[in-house]
Amino acid sequence: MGAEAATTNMTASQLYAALKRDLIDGRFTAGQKLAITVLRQRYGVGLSPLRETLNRLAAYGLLEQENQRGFRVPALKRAELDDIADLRRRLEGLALAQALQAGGDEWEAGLLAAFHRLKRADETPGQLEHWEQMHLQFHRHLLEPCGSAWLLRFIEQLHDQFDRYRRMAPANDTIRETLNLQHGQLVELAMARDVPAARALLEEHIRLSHEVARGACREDQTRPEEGD
Amino acid sequence: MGAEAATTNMTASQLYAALKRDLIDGRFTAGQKLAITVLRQRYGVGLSPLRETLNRLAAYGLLEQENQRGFRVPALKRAELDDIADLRRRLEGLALAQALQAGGDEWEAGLLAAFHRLKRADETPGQLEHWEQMHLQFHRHLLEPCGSAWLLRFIEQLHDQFDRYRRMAPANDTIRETLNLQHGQLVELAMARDVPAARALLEEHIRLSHEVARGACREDQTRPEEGD
DNA sequence: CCATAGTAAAAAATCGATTTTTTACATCAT
DNA sequence: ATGATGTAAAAAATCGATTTTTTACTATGG
Repeated sequence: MGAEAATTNMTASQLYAALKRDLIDGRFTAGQKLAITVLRQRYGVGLSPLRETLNRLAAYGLLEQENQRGFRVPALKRAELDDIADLRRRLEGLALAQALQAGGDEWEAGLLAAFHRLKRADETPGQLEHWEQMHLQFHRHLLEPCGSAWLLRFIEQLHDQFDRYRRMAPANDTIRETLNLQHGQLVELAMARDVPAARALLEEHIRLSHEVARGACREDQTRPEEGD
Repeated sequence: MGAEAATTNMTASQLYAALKRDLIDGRFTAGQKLAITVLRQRYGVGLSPLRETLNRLAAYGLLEQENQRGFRVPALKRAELDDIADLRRRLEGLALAQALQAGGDEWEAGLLAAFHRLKRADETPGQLEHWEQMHLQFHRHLLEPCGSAWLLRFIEQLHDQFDRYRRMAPANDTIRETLNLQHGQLVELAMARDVPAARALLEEHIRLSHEVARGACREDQTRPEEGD
């Protein structure tokens, strides 16, 4: 499977970041059981830091921890994606309204910069990983000054969950183009401090992404089976 | 400090529950650094399950994990309590509106039962731990059928955070009485499916609790100091 | 006298081995 | 032939010891 199997030793926080990204990127089969021994070799770490990382990721919601039966990659469930997307839409709507009221000059400057980097990444194909990073940073920056650390925390968590589906889904170039345009429009509405319009657009943006992400869900959704 | 230091061996999930409750109950000093060796003896467990539990609790937000410097009980910050309470109010408002639309007969029956148990606990002083449990179950049951597992998850998390402050705060019998009355009124409005009124009452309920919980915050809030 | 570098003690993190639990398989009884 | 029971292999969880990192103290130089 993976080509990222480095025997290089990693620190605990690096391991957490690496495993988290591999999960969101869909480098493990959904529903798959994770064999500790395999992971140990794959990431070149010992048991303790690995198990601690798995525990953290389970608490975060990117892994499922079964009683005394180890860890498992969560299955992709259409109903759960709908839940995640709906909630994400509502929470980001709240956060955006507050961000537009609270964001200052410094924030505007940063937003323009983040958008610029994202647009550059749009135009440069083949750099998927870089685009993903710029995209995440753009959305993060947009809501940053909303004033609620906990709201931002939950939004980030939902975003990670959502991305796991989105990145599993087949590409849709038509929608993708619209989504890219919306980023620019979001910047304009944000600078104009047009709360209702910006909020409506962001919610529409998430709805469209939701449509794309749905492609990750198999139609037959009645399988409590193993994934290996 | 603790009188719950049992040398009895515990399973990992029991340890998680015990440590979580001790944190929410305020049995550790806020801001305190947790010495692994001490915890090992206090709960009668080995290193691995203990460290895994600490990692989970840190991911959940009930502990802070510093780079290579172990774990620390988060300080009680007034600004954070305000954030938690405000967000809790908004999220529970959302959830209640949906729950009133979706809840069926079975839910109504369970709500009445949960309220009954809570009222019994109100009238029986000295059983603080039991009351806390009934109180949590009542609020949990109220929002249960809202239809969003992730929303419920976040609400639970905020509730735990909030309770850590509330249980540190000095008792306020006047407000406490009002809060108890509101539980009954909530049941009535919920059964009547009066969404706006129920929602307004629940939000007021949280606002009042917030006032009480504020008593946990020291007035001088400019101390990044050690706590031991 | 204060600051800085070095050193020793303490704490945290990691490792490899042991113990416990689960799962798969085969045997026996119905 | 099917289901239940016991056994062996595999996997997960836990333990105690080792290694690494941090912190507190001391001595030395400015």
